[in-house]
Amino acid sequence: MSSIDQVALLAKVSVATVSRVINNSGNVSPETRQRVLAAVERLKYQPNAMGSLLRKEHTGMILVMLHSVDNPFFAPIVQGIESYAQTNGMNVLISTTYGDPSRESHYLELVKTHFVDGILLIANTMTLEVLNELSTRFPVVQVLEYLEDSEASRVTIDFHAATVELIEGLVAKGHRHIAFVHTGLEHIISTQKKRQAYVEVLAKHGLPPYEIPGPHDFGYESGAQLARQLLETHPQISAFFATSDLIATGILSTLEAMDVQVPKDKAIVSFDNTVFATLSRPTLTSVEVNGYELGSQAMDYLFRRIHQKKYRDKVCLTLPYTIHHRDSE
Amino acid sequence: MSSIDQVALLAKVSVATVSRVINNSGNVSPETRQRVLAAVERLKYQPNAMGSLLRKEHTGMILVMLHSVDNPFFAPIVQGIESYAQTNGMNVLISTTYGDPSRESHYLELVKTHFVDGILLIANTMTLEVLNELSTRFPVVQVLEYLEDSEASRVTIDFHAATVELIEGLVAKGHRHIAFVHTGLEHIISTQKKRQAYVEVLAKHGLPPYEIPGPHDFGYESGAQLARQLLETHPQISAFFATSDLIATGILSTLEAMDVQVPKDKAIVSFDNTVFATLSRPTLTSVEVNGYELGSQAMDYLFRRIHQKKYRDKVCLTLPYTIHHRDSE
DNA sequence: GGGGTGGGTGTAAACGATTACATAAAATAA
DNA sequence: TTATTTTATGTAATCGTTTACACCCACCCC
Repeated sequence: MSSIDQVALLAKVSVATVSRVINNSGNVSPETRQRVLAAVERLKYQPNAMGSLLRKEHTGMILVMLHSVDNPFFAPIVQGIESYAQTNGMNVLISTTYGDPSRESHYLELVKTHFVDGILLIANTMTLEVLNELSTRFPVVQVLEYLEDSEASRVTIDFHAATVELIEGLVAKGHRHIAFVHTGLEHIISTQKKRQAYVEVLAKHGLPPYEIPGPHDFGYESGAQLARQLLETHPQISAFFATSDLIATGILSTLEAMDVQVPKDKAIVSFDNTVFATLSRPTLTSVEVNGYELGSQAMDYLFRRIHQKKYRDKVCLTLPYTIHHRDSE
Repeated sequence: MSSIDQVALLAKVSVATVSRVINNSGNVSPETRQRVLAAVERLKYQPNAMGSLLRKEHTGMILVMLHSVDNPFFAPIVQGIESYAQTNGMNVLISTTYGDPSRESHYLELVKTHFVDGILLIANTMTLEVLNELSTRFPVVQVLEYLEDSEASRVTIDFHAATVELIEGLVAKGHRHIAFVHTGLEHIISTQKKRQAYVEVLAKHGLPPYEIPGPHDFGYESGAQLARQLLETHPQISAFFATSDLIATGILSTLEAMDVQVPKDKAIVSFDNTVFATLSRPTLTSVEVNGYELGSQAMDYLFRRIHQKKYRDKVCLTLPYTIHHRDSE
């Protein structure tokens, strides 16, 4: 690996001049510039990032913590982040946590040691203490999921309002027995908000809630299994409210296997509006969050937080959502 | 941000001693260690990564270049990579390229400047020159997709053999008019290999090929659209060979809309064996690659390439695949 | 001719760690 | 007691850059 000194030597100039050529900073005569560039080419010189970053305040890297790379739901968020980053000269790196706190805190080291300038948390699972400690000292923004009483900033949607709208819709269509089907990830705020809204709306109309604890996964299987259990014990259920459309797809498969017609016999509504909502038959009514907007807004705040020291106050942004009514209700 | 000098000052020791405590290297008396740790705690000292990495040969980071984070197909590969990395003390960072060469070369800078130690390319689109230049100078491994005549190492599967097996299966079932439906991403090696095998098998049996150029996307829509076009012009087609199961899902939706029964009237076989293959109705016959194994094997080679200078020869690994026969044929 | 101005370049001090080497003190051996 | 090893610590060089500062020289303007 050739270093800047070797280039300087070969071009018969000082390292300062080489640096000026590389970074297009300061004044360099055309002839000298040529000599330097020739030497760079000769030696295939590439500046070492650690050397230069040591002198700078920022690395220009930001880290996105993601559950995994197989969830279509997160893709638009990541795109929003990357698009903002690109136009502002930052680089986005992604790490996957699979909901494992130890993996999370492992990657947090990257911001603590200033390897990256900031972190965007998508569906993090760390404790309140860890998060608060982190967010007071480093640029951090929570995206979508968040810890309610945390000091950390966040960009999210109003899960409560969206759920109220969904359930009220079902009630208006005459449903009196509506079940709540979720992933078993009790602690995440979206599930809590959805459950709370669900319970409130039912209570308001004097209707009974139906819910059984589910396995801890993201999806299809648990939806199928929970639907089966619910219908065995409570055949009067006429509508399902699923916390994700992958779960809804699972419910659909159970209903199909039981020869139950959707939406004639049972209705289904869900969240996320991923490709599964339009791919399934019937298509699913689902709540869409504008992931792209969510991502770029989060990035916008993070960017300001990184570059303006005064910009330290907690920010809570709530973006609008859209309900797509389709054939499942 | 407190630095090591401030800790040294507060603990009344030299920076060398602080460093020894932090890294558990060399001998430090228990009392001194305590004083240093107390100072570290007081100042909330975190070593700056750039400072220490400047002295080291490696950063312990490797970069995975991915198309996007919404493809379930890549998830096992990433998991295999991460699992290997974790047990070997490395960190995995992911970047998305969306097939954009400029984004690719942008992220390549990270290995050139020694910000990361090596790169795993999943479905890269760079030119042969760029890749060769890169791979001779830096640790790079191609995963799954690759450039045929490149100097760069790769870990992949035998697309040709898998396709032969699929098509021969269809022929054995009596199909005489089999269409080839792909994404329009002509240049990628898997598409080429699949087409070549498809053409060979048909030729061997004296059967006609059916193929029309498709739109450049990954999926569902193009599958649906191409199936419609193919059947309009060639109603005799009785089986579809799709290069991905997302495409196959699109084909299915068209057949459903046309009231064509699968597999009674038409058969479908595909690649990837993602969640879409089991979610769709009917379920899809699909080729499974062992992504986890693919990822960890690739990482294993990359790791050795990084840490043993002699380990420079090109390696081409071909891992086995599995065909899951399901209800679509 | 003297005093600016500014372009082109070099010197050397950072940045924040690690570590080879030196040294002093303590423990051990003779 | 003295010689020898071991332990604990400090000094300073080093990693590869960037950049403040100093310098020289050419040019221009009175």
